[in-house]
Amino acid sequence: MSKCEQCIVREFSSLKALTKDELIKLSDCKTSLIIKKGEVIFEEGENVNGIYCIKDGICKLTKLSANGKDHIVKLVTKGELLGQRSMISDEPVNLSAVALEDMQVCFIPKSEVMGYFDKNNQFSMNVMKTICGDLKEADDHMVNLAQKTVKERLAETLLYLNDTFGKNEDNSLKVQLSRDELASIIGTATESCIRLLSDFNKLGLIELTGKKIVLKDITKLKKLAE
Amino acid sequence: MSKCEQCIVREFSSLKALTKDELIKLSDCKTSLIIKKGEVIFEEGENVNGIYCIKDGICKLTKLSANGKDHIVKLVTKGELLGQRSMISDEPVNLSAVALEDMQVCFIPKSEVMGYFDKNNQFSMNVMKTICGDLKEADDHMVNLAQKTVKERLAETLLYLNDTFGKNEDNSLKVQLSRDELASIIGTATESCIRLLSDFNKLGLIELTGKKIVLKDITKLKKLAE
DNA sequence: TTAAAAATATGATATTTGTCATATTAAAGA
DNA sequence: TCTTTAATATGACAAATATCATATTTTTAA
Repeated sequence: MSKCEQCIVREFSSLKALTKDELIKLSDCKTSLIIKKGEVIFEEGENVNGIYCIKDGICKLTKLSANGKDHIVKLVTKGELLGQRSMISDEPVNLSAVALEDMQVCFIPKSEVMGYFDKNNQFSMNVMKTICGDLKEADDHMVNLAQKTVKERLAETLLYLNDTFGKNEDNSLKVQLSRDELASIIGTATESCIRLLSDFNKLGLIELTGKKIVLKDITKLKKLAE
Repeated sequence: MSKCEQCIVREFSSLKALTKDELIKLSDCKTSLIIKKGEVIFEEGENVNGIYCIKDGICKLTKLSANGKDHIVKLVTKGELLGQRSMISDEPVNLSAVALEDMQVCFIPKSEVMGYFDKNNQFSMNVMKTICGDLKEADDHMVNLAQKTVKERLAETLLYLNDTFGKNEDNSLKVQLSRDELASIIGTATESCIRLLSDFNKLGLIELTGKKIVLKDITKLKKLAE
């Protein structure tokens, strides 16, 4: 079993505040998991008795809306923790987590994490700051959904994917989303999303090759996103 | 100057975890403020060096969107704290706070509050739980904005206002929002909001008398909100 | 009290977005 | 490989929503 003391990913999450002793103890009680693309880590409404630390891969956090469609609330990648909100609120998770690519994930039981809150103030502050960051992001996102057009939101989302997850050697966006998933990030119908991608393609803003998307004119995309 | 030990409102916020000694010290360093309807408590981008505890009244938290319109992210009322996220993240506030009616508010400087985080674990947990609650609410809100129609959002918002802030003796909603403000909660044009209110009125779902709104058929409104 | 300004209301119309139908392409399994 | 299924694409149309114009009412302030 891999050791948390040597895990580089730890440095990017709230767990960086843990002492050497805490890390050794953590190594013993954590569970390492391999999650395949498309597999569910947890489902909305489930009781998740701990948090997940993402060592590698990307997943989507979705929420089922009243009309039966999934909405993608957030994409999460290595170095981030899942299930913090649920653990702190002592409630079932309000979002589902599904792998967008093969993932390596460690599960840390609640009992272990809650101990850090009492004993390690820096850890508490780190978690708080993360959640505060999520809240600010959610506010921004909310305003965009309420005030921007679908076209603006698509442009913005493409830029976000580029900035946050980078690109492959062929310049295509690293995160591979289906048109359906992309539509459920920007909050529109799949057909509308496809149509706008076609428009962007014709305008030379992007290049579509199968599922791959290459951003060709970032300046114009930024203008479009307002 | 009023004393925090005797303030009933305290019991409804994270501050309920404070000890008697902490409360006495708090009374000395807090500032009591009277904010008139329409006045700004703080503005997006400002550095707010502490938190505000709402003793009485209601205010709106707004965010300016790229198109120049304000979006109302949240309504906040007595017993709640303002500025926690900003203080914890050590960043300027990301939202503006404007009074919707006359308010009584206490300002507590950052230096004082930050001390509680170190010394009073229950206080930390309370704050964390509050912010986690806000985050969950924001996620829900986001999905609604992305997936529901304007009509559904209006019905839902009217029910929310009724449930959260109650009604006057004449059965009209207690929070007095302009059509413009209502539109900027549900994320639509003012005219669309007015038009739908008229429709609801004609359908007998609500009753409009000037600015006053009375919910006449809550069952049907709930069905409309899905 | 009255004039001016702001808020509310409604019609006409344009634009955006969603839905349904259907074709085409790509992916998965037998 | 072939067949089946799912994903992508596009047209035609319908519905939702925004915008602009203008009337009416309410509020504000001189």
